[in-house]
Amino acid sequence: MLAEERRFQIREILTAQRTVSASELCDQLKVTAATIRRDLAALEQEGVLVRSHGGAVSRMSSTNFQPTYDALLRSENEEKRQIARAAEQFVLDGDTIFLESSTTIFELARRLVHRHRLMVVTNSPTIVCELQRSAGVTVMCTGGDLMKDTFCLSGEWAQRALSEIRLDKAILGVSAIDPKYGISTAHHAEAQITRMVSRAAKTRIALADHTKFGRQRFAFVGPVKDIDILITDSGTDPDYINELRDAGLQVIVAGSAGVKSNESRIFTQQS
Amino acid sequence: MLAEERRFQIREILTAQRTVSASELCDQLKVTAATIRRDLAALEQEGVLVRSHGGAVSRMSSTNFQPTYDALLRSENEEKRQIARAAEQFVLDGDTIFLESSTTIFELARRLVHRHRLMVVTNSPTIVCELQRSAGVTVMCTGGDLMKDTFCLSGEWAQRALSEIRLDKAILGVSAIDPKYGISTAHHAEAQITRMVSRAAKTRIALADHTKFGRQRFAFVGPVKDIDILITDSGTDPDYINELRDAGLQVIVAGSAGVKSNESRIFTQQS
DNA sequence: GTTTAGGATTGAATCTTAGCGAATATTGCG
DNA sequence: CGCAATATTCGCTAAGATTCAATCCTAAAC
Repeated sequence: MLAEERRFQIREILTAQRTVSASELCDQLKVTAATIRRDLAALEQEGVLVRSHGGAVSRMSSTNFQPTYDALLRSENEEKRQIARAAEQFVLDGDTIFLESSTTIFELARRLVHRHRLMVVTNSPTIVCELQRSAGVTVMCTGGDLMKDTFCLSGEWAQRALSEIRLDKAILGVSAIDPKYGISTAHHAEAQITRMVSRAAKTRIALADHTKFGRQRFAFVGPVKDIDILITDSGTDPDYINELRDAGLQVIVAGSAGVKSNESRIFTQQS
Repeated sequence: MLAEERRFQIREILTAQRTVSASELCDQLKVTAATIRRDLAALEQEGVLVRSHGGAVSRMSSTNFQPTYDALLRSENEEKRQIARAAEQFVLDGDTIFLESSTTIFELARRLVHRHRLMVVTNSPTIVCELQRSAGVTVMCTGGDLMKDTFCLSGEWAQRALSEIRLDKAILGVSAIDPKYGISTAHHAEAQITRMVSRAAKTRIALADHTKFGRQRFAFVGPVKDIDILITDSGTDPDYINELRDAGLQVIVAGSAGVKSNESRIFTQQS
């Protein structure tokens, strides 16, 4: 049997039963453990499976782990969690909000699961799945073309949907922010969506950890002044923060206890 | 059992009941307390849970959780898998297909992950997430309002999207089929979507396990003649099958080996 | 058409490591 | 103080990594 054929079979088996033991595969494919291990290593390289002592687990099935295993792993990040926590206080019951596709915002979405009377519009399938289990949150999805690298929906259908709604708050995930150049992102399609969301919202809240500052990326989205509130972590250079405050933005530094809870409480009362 | 598998089970239990005692886990997973503790330590490291004396508490939110999608997937697995396998053979490279939201079709979607040159349109966020990782499958999502009980998108946005596309094949998940009454489903909104998908497709393929036969539900979708190919499992009453064949449908019984592979091969060559 | 060198793939042999359980010391909690 | 859960250590087993020789396929040279 050809190696490719064998690996295909392993995939098949994994799709059907989610996990296999190495010995089981030896048995079934009539090759030695060494070969199986080589195959598993190759398939792990391709991202098809995750190896574990004695066998492997499929990565391609979400029945495998919780809905978003990868997202869980990525959310290890303490900064993201703090930013999400700070952002949560801006979301009030009864609001209609938009959640962009980003890992930090996904973290926020998880925190919103037990809210009541909340309307969430999003272009992130991952967020839709996460909020699927929430009884109190009404969810709408923009639809559109799935971008494989950023896991967001964009294009014709997404634009059409966004052109006909109004939002209380737009939560934006910023991937590059430079006080002078403005906000930018990797793709035109994404930039387009962000602009439309911003236009539809009364208040624009951007989430950006310290790694996003001073960067410029391919597609220009808009000047920093388009943002009303920016939430970041304490690792951000104070110069950036001051510059943004001078530009009129309300900047929240998540994690630096006093300021955060204080400012956000004021805001909560205003609304 | 693989270590990863065991840890997955712990996650499952935690999602279901929010807390577990270590001894409970020992009991259920048939391993010693030492192993359980190691697992809990690992999962705590990953941020999945918080340990406390005698057990652990989930970090995932607690209140108002709907049953997880996984739980649904677990029911009647084998039949669904066989149906999905039979259906897979009708999906050819280069096709543009629609996948409705249903657990059986989700099973099919999982099998399509490795395909190349396939265009999938769907109203199921779960399927979008599943195909997110697939390099060879282009995915589009209709968007719309998320229905919490059926995990599908429907409504204005979904309809608009569907009104302007053409499909090679529509894969439909049927929740009630009666040879005389026709196809029906639980909600008007879903029925509407199914009708629009049918209209847009050149070929309509319906997936229905034996439990769906002879049932009638709230919203009428259309007569059985609207379907071109019906795939079911071997548990279905032959009377139903004959009646449908008389009505002009091509009926595939998944699992009954000969018929299945034979018929589908013929079909594959035709296309 | 045959031959032979090169590369790839597999299997066998060896050594290394990871995971589990058992025993013992330690820590919390009542 | 006593009980039960936890941490720690150690040894055993089985799985994994590594290396090397054998085989097979390919392709170029004769």
